[in-house]
Amino acid sequence: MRIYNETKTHEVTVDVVILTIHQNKLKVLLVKRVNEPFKGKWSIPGGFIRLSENIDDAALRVLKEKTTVSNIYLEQLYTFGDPLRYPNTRVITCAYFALLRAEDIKIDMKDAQGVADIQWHDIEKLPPLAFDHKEIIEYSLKRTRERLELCPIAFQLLPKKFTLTELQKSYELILKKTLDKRNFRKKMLSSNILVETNEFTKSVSKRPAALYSFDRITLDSKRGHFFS
Amino acid sequence: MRIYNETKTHEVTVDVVILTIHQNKLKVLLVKRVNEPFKGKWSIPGGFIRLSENIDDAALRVLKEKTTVSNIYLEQLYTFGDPLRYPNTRVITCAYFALLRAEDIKIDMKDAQGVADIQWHDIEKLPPLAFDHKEIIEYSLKRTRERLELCPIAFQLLPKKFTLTELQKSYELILKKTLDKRNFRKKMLSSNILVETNEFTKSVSKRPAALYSFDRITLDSKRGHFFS
DNA sequence: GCAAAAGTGTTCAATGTACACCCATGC
DNA sequence: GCATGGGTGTACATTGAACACTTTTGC
Repeated sequence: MRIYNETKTHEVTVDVVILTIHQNKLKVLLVKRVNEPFKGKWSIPGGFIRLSENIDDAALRVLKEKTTVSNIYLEQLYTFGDPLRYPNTRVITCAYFALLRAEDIKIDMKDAQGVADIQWHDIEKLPPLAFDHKEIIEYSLKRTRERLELCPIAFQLLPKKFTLTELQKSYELILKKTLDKRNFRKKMLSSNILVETNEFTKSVSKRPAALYSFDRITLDSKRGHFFS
Repeated sequence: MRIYNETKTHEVTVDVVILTIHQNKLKVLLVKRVNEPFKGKWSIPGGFIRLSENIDDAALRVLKEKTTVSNIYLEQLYTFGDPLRYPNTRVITCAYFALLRAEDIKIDMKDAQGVADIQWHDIEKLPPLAFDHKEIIEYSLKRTRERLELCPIAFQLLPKKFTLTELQKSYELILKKTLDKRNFRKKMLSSNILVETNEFTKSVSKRPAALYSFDRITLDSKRGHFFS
């Protein structure tokens, strides 16, 4: 690998929109800025791209600072570069988005005062955000919806074993519309990407639901179809 | 507008894949590099982003250096930033692609020796390219195909008035597959985006073909559907 | 009259959509 | 036995795909 002088300054960052489902809501991970500009405002996690680091790796590094994830859905979203997006400096940012399970966050989200500087925020109730991060989040939602129409990326948001109702709920949260239960199940079961685990939920006072998992082999073999 | 010192160096470029149909082939505009690195090799047109310029404007500027276009299909493609993509320096490039009519190129493409430093190249027969430009072109073709499945961007490649056969041919060149004539016409005519001009071609020894144009009003009103 | 491309409809398969009732469980 | 969410099938509409012959023109 070529060695750069890492002290040289440059003005390109990555920012990562990290989405999950938590408490039955679609949420985005936000951090409170500790430095100027926008000190104290919420923002999506980000950082400068190192000179010897490719952009995907920089995004992954930002993600790994906050989470325990390894094999995750992480996609380059768009590059934002309005000269006025960052005060006093020209900073171009290459935005990514990621889908993961809420449990995979490794940061302790409660500090002594009960107010953490890193928190899940309901997509529907975003606080004022630093820079153009509102626009970036909105675009990531649009892209996530487009992806979901083509491939079942929603499984990234769910535990390894899940019920069809949970899967449907995650689709509904992302697409922001209700889906027909029978049609949803028919489509999912006929796609051959679900495997029955022969396990069932043990809920109280209702019929147990069958637990499914995703068929990694079929998913991978269909990569050309689902993910290309 | 904020004023920057434009002499400050930075390392972010835009590169624009310019596609057209010319001599019944899908072609890309390439320029021969006059400076190191890759001096003498073909590359897609590009340039540094100025510090006070947003990225879309930089792409448009690159495009306008080579063409007479104004109202053109120009879309951000992807940002390429492998640390080794550019020799000796870290250069991140924000790639765009554009579709236009071959007539809209303003550069004289023949010099005294008959060998120009700017030329249309058949997509199927690309010369060796500088940097990662082969990858960038391939990705632009993939994206163009995806877009064409959703919206009729092919009209950007055609003259204002065109026959259905010409339109179909442009689809076939982009999608790299033959289409059924009747199905294609049915779909196009039922989409209400074509207007009959009541003019006809005057070909020799064959039946004249009806000329159509695109309905800008319908196109614009369907922007949410076709272009979002 | 013939070469060359323009123009035209129907059938079938697959996919998406709408819609309502019974089932299994814990209390 | 009842409240709660789990689970199931059919009918219809829309869309995409396959397929072959007649028409118009200039020469």
